[in-house]
Amino acid sequence: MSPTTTETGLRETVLALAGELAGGADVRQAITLERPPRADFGDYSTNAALLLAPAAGAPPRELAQQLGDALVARLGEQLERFEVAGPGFLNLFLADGWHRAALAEVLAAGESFGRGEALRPERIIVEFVSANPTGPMHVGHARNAAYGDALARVLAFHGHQVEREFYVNDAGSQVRKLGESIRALARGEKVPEDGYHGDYVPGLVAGLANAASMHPAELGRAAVNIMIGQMQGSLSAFRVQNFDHWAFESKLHEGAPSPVDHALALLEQQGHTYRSEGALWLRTTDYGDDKDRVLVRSSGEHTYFASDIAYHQDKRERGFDRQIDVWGADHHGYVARMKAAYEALGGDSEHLEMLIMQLVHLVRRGERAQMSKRAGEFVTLEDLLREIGVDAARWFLLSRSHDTTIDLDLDLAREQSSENPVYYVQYAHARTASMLVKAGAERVERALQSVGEDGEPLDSAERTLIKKLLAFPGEVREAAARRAPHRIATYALELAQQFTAFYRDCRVLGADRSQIGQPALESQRLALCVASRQTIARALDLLGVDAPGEM
RNA sequence: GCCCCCGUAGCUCAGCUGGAUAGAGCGUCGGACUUCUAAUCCGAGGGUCGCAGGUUCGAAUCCUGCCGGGGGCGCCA
Repeated sequence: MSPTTTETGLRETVLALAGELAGGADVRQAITLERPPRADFGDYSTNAALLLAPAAGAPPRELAQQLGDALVARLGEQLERFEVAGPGFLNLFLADGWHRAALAEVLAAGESFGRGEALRPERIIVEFVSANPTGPMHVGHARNAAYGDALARVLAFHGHQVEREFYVNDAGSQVRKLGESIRALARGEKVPEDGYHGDYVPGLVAGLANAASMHPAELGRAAVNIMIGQMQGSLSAFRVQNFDHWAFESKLHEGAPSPVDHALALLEQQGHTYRSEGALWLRTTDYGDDKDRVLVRSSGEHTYFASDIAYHQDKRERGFDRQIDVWGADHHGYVARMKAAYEALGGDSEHLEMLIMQLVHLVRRGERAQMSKRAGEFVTLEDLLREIGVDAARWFLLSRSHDTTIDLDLDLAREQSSENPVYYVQYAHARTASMLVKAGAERVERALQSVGEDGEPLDSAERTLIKKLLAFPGEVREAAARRAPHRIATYALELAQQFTAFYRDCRVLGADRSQIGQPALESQRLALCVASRQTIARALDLLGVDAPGEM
């Protein structure tokens, strides 16, 4: 039996006792154990009796009373009292002893607090950013990068085996076009109408000695290599952890048979393709797509779709349990056909997730900044970092759900940066760190030794802070399960607020007013500082935001 | 026309696999600096959760239909 002094443990205990009352009714998933909105509803409350009533054939309030009695028997003195409320809620009031034991559990877990509670660990590949290598990354890529990176961190921390991958579109006509644009500039000619006009292009010319005499395709490839190097630098500056793999589209066309040939052969063997109007089509409508899609054009060239099918098949053959693709909003129309193709290849599209990032609107002087590569006027990732810094940029982009559009006012973000919530959280961390330094290793060690022992009554701010700490593993679980790292940002802010309330109400250093031989009040509070510092730092780390020791 | 996302406080957004009196940040107004770090803190004000039905003991949350905003619907990538 798991300890009852963690949030998960307490929930398991409630579920077990509720199960006995209900005689096996299956309502486990729906039963909640939550921190109620009002203090007079107790430390935790559960709706178990409400849900069990129909199956048990008893009034909910009566069941709640029975469940409460059972919890008293199980928890003993740690449960101060309980109340049956409203239609049948059971409100639990936990004793100081329970809170102390819970804090001891947090500290015993140490750096692992919140880690690895995945019920079924999976081997997951997360593909993200995958910006076209024909130009610098803009703010949309920044959001994609921040999200993919944080999601990978959260999934890994939750216990999954995660690999990160960047897919490089280096095979299309766009690369040749880039080459043509560079050569034109190198020769002092005008860049073609449909070429690349961005102000980064002259910079590429300067880096390619023989640009004027090279073939456009060759020149394009060389330019792509330069762009990849620049992207790596930008991503590193943005604190995106290194990619495990860089997958090149061009490789999918190499070899005999090439991966593309291989994937198309599989589809043809299964009878999912047909020829029409000189092209090879995939019958994606068999798997829910709106219309069938072309794999090989009448000109004999493969479509981008064909490459992407080969790419996903390749990832499947590499043995991942799950593929997650983080895509821009403009790719959402692509989801149905990719899933259809995946099923046609024999895959289970439940194991292929496309997460669509909604747009980021940058607002400057009250107007939206347009971002078009062709027009050459966009805000790059580099610009964003220069303007508001890594921490603020990551925080802003990560603190909102991936499927909501973001309006980001750059002027505001820059001018108000000192009042940005990210600094508030960092400041709370710096405070804890500072106090622990001031206390010194010896006193902190003594605090950790005595944690869990009886001591002074807990202040309400201490109790609230402890419960906030206990919520962390559940937040990690939810953030992982729902692919929602922004929950960690919300949590980090709330935790920082609770810590600040504790800091305000509870003197830590020199708080010792107890008798000789009694566990010291200071120790009790220092232990809480250690747990707070560690948890704030961990939450920030999952977001890729720095947790400074001083500010 | 079809598909997807969104609509919650003045602004930006959480909360959404149903729970009790709907939250945060910013902004506004009023307070607190001989600090365990004021990059802070305290208080106040601010809401028909787009609209209308439905399901339920209970709906911001689930279902249906509308309205509004955004995105996508190539033998482009």
